[in-house]
Amino acid sequence: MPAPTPRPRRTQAERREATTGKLVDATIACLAERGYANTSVAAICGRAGVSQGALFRHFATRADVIVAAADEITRRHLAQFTAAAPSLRADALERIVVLVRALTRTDTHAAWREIMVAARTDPDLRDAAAEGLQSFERRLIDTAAQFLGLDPRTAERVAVVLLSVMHMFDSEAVTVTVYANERLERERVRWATQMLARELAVLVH
Amino acid sequence: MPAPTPRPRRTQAERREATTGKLVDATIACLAERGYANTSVAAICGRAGVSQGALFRHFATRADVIVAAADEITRRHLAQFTAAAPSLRADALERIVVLVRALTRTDTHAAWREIMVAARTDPDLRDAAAEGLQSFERRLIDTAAQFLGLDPRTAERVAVVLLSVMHMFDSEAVTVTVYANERLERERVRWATQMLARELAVLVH
DNA sequence: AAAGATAGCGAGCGGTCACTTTCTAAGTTA
DNA sequence: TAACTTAGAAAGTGACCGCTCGCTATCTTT
Repeated sequence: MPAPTPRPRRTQAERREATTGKLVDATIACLAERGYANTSVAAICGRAGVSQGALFRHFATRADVIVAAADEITRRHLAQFTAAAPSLRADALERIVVLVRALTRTDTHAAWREIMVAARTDPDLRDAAAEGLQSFERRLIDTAAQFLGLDPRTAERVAVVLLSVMHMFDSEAVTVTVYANERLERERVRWATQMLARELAVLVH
Repeated sequence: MPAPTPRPRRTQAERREATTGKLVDATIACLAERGYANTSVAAICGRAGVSQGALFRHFATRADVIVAAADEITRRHLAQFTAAAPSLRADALERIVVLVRALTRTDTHAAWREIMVAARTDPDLRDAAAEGLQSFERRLIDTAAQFLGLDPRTAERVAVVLLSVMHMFDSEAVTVTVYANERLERERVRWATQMLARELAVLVH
């Protein structure tokens, strides 16, 4: 008689990691497509294909799941930026600007924004979000220094500009989902590129 | 014998307007200090000092109250900007930048942001938010034209910059509540002022 | 293989959600 | 003043919320 189910035989650590991973992925997806208010424990578990009991074995509260998702998003953001870093060249600034904009329009970033906005009025989330934010800023400075060939001091000033541009696109991304204005968006890329070029010109010379 | 309660004797229209006004005010306050997810009907009514039955006499759904709040916020934003407009002068650009930043840090704007972010994943809110957004953009262009003494075409390009700066500060305002970085914020004002000056210089000549 | 620990399920908990219903108070019209 | 309409309070309604608990399944240790 054939074995009805070929048991995978995973270790407890593997099982744990698999389900927590599924839960975090589902949380990010829910935040992106349903928003913070509608990312209920039931929604997360439903999407992850896991019972609510399972969720509460690994996370003490719903907030803890969100925090875990925030950490994961930070990790992904950094990885994404690092992966794209080699294409950062001082003679292709528009590419950088468009890249930053594209980043702020991903589902992952939408989830991040949901958490950040919720963190404003939720002390528990605030601490977790602050940590991710700081590490992201630090890494961005490092990456800019490395790939644009700048000394640390100059890199920091360029990073301020990059972060500011990112802020601009972050906020733009929200309004774009509500009401798109292509001409305005195109103009904004042109403008940001120019600003970056001017800042670099001033700093490098 | 003295009258135990000096009846105000208001008309129905006055009564109606008074309570809807209280409800909208309370909604804005709740959004600002508790966030979208925690702005429940109970919270709104509690703050307004009105029963839930009263709320549902004037608004069909919770979403309708939020929409009314969004409309009111748009009105206030425009009024605030128009009031500040006389201080917009081409030789005091930093003042403009600081003004825009201050606007994005008000409670009213925080409430607006809560609605905008929620609108991303809520079709009902989206339409209402889009309307407010468009009228605000239009008015900003007009105001800029009027007070900076620009022709319509130039004014529109300056407005793009102003709106972009506003976007930057909008997003910054969120992160600031999570983790403040004064040096970075100061640098950002300096940078935005410079950008605005450059843009004006290019356009006016 | 026995005993213990960890993972996962699903029913069920009290509480809160948006919203409804019922009834009284206040203003309007005749 | 009587008949009618509108405003508001208060007590529901079922649905859903985050979370707990008792239990079985799977993995680990002995």
